[in-house]
Amino acid sequence: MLAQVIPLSVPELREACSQCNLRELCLPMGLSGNELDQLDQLVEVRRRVQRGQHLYRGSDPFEAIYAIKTGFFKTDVLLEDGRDQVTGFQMAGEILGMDGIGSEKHTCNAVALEDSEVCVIPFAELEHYSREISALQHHFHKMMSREIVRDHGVMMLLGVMRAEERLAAFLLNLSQRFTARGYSPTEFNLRMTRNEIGSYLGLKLETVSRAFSRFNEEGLISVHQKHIRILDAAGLKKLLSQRRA
Amino acid sequence: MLAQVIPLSVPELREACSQCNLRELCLPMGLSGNELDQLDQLVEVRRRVQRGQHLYRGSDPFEAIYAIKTGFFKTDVLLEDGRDQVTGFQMAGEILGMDGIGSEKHTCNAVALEDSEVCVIPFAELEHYSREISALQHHFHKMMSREIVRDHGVMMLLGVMRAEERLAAFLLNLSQRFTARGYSPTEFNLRMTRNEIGSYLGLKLETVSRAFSRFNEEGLISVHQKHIRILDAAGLKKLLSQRRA
DNA sequence: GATCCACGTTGACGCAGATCAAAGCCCCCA
DNA sequence: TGGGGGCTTTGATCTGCGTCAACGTGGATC
Repeated sequence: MLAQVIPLSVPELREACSQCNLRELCLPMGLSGNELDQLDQLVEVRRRVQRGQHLYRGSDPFEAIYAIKTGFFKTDVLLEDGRDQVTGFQMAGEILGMDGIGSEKHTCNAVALEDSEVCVIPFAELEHYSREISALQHHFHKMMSREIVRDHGVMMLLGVMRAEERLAAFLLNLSQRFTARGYSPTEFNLRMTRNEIGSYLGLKLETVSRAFSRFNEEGLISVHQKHIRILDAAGLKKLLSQRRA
Repeated sequence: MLAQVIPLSVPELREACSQCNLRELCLPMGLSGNELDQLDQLVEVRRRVQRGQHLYRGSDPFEAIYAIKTGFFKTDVLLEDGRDQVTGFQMAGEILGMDGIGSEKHTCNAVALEDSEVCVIPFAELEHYSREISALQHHFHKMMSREIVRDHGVMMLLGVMRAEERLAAFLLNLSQRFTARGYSPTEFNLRMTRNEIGSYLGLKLETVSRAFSRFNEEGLISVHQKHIRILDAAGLKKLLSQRRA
């Protein structure tokens, strides 16, 4: 909003969807030059979220979805009795907030795990533009659908896999997503604690820690605190598919 | 298609969205009379699926989503090693197939648990109509979003609850959905086996059976095979919220 | 460079739910 | 009317992960 007052504000210009280096991963995927210009109008506002801060909380009114420009988030859901569960970890180019559309309020918390910046996509406007730009409409539907499929994957994790399989699947998933963003497939820093990993995987932090140590001993990975190096991706994959029916 | 050849074919007329008794639960929700007429054009084809048959299989090309008119389904996902997990049970007025949008093929199996009938909603046409009917667009987005929220609920189930809590949550959820469809909140027949319930809840069938027996002994429900009567819904709810953090 | 504190690791032990096994029930069909 | 097969129940035993506890580690702060 305010940015429009300062025409050609350099940082704003650089941050437009049409110039963003995530445009092949994020909402703009597959849009033509002209359509991208329209998207730039839709996504005007950016918001910084410091490490530890909430982007939104469960029960906040739902008004926008968010595309992560830089940084790393977790989402979690709370039960009345205080127990909670991490439902996902999100990185650059991924969308946050789609859970809120159905009930017009958010149904989970989104917390930055490092200093982050998000693009605010007012939802009513997104619907408006996607009535005009069918490529945008279709791509948005795909992103929602993929979120559903991702959740099925997590259900699989939680429902049928044993502890070490869950952790192996988690590491391979992170590796694959870092790769898609141009980072090393084999070496990265975890942004989350053992406790948060455990919550996501339906395990206690001690179990996560033991599984890391075990992978380390077996030469599958090397772990030092939050720094992970994958030494034997094939070995990790084998853990996933060898189990009894 | 064929039905158009026989004008005013009585069964077809009765089956139109505008006449359907599920229209307040299903896709037509919130549409005006005129918009409903358009929806009737979109949803022309119905399909019967007999008990035990697949509506679609994982890796089938994705072309349409399906609204359940009558009957009961399960969806399940397969792992390479043969293990599988039931990801949901769907009843009349609910939508199947949204998992397929993202990859243009289905990512799970949908199997009828009783003789069923679905309305076929060709997806390209749904996108077309929702560019014109914003109420339809918005409602479709809500349904997808609710699917994501539902999945979060299942993740919670699988990630943090113990066996009896999971079963209690499952029964209360069924009860609530039957109620919304005008059936008894307290008395119903399960369409799925103990094994399928177990797969959904991340438990073995013996554990499900024992939990049923326990609830029966404690007077929370009465079970005879697939017939369930809920005697103490409050007691079941208490099971869910009393646990330690 | 001493202190603090959140986070992580490791060990010992216990238990919820899995596994294995056997028997019961119901419905279908000859 | 009886036999067979799929589903369910129940009991006995096992085990993977949780729980509890103690100690280790690294990074921030003064």
